[in-house]
Amino acid sequence: MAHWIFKSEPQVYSFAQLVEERRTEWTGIRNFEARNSLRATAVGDLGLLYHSGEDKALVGIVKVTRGAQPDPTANEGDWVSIELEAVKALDAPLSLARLKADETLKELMLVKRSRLSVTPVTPAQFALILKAATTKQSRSTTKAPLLKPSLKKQAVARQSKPRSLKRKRKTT
DNA sequence: GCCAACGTTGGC
DNA sequence: GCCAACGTTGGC
Repeated sequence: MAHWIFKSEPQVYSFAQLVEERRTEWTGIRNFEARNSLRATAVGDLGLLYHSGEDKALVGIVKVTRGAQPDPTANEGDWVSIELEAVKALDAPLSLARLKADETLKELMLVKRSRLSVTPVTPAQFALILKAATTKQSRSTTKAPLLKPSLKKQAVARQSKPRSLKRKRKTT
């Protein structure tokens, strides 16, 4: 099984939103390398959602529930989208700082190429991330909500808007 | 607010 | 086809 990290600004599309919707069409990827990764995904692959910007942390586990098909939001060009499903939030978000502090995880393509919106993850890295996000140390802060209340509000307020993921990703 | 990275565009 | 200019993104 292959593993992936999908990147999104939480203000645009958050893990909380994915949990609400349960599944979503991951559209708007307009970068060849990221697109090739989308093509390489397979149904059942597990991945992670990373919140860029304010959060800068891995926040949840996702699953690929449908492979690449032509991106319905692309007017022209050879672009694809996949379907993602929320699996579960990480007990504790894994911050970029913590990723960078780890000898193995600092090698993540997410860290090295922060602008790439879809990046592969090795099995070892994936296992390490899950472990780091569920250690007892992490659990001590488990009571804290995964997302700030303000973020949740934003997510709800955003629902009336069209999925701006596309807008946001137009150039990525 | 600034800078680095990097993709895209346009002139040649 | 090259490359300078420019725009976008993400992190600090």
